[in-house]
Amino acid sequence: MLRDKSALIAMSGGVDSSVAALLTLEHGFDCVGSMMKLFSNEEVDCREKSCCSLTDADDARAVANKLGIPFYVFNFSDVFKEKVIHRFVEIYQNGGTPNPCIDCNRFLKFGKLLHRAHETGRNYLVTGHYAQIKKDLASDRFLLKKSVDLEKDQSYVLYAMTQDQLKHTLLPLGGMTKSQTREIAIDNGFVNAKKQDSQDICFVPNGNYADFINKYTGKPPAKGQFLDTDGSYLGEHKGIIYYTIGQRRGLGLSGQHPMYVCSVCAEANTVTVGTTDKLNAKTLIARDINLIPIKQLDSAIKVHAKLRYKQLEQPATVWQLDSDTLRIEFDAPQRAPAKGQAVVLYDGDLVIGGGTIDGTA
RNA sequence: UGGGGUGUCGCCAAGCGGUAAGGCACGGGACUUUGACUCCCGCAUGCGUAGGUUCAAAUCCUGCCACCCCAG
Repeated sequence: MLRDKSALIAMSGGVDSSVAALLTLEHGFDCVGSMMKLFSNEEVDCREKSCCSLTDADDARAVANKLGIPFYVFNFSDVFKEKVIHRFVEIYQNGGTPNPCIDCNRFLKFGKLLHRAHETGRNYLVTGHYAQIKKDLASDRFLLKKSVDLEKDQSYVLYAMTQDQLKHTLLPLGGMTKSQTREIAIDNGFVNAKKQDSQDICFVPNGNYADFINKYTGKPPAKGQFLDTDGSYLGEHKGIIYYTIGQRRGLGLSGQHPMYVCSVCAEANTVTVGTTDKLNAKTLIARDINLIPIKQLDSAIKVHAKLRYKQLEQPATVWQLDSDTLRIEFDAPQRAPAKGQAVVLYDGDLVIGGGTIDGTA
């Protein structure tokens, strides 16, 4: 049986989730702190900047102690390996560009961990994301909205949340700014009050994801051909996993103008490069979609869409093609949509939903 | 082997006697809970080589070397 005012706090060891824990406690919830163990130290060189490393666990535990709440570590490394790392590697090998943080949110935080909360009788999962969840009485659906602090808004990485997940999730920082969070952490003497924000992929040491993939697969990357947009040979590439659509640096190709990756073909093991004007696409197809305020789109709607985490939303029109496919046509061409990345749709500060980019049309 | 042309940073390329532009690539940083993009900073005491003329040469002169083209 789930108790109404009980929560499991997802703590990363960072400032945000620590303050989220404090605020939840102050709201009268019965709280338990937790951390997901996502990989072993032998597998990954944990480093300070990532979330969920060893020192982060110490920080999270220290904060939990300070708050006087229990703190548990759950070993989810098997699921993480299957749902995040394996997918990550596979998508790169297929010429796509994965977003492991979104997968981790979907399958681990709001999947495994939320389930664990329920298993232990707790009604809510609390995270330190900057976004807001609201119940819409008219439609009886839960809505996901941007955070008040638009600079820090993280709704992009939460677009895949289901109604059930939204119903059982609390985001105490959604109405706050990052600086307010920091202040609270400092005022409360949290050890991580001044810790820098996490960045890069947590399971990839030094930010070198390609090395990680090579080590994971145990195979050296297959070199192949760089082609220009006319199909002529320009040079040898290091292996398709090293490239993503729109990439400029690291190609080693010199020309009159900067060269960017225009497409990656896994079958032919080729990477096509061209000038920046070759990267624009107006229409794209998204699969594995999720819609939040509505069950399905019966007709085309106008939205504002983002192709990447830090991007101003762009006006677009969306059609639903089938139960799992959206067609998104932007008013103006967009630069470098990459297969595997997430496209997220907004109406003002409301998240309509999103999907995984499958290609351009 | 004759005749012509060219040799400036990894690539392209300014310079035309007054003390080495720029772009690309590369390196570093900022930004960032993915990958990218973007922005900022750095990047030839030396201009194929050896001499010479000049107060002063990548720039003029001479030899040599390399590469390219045309003839054989």
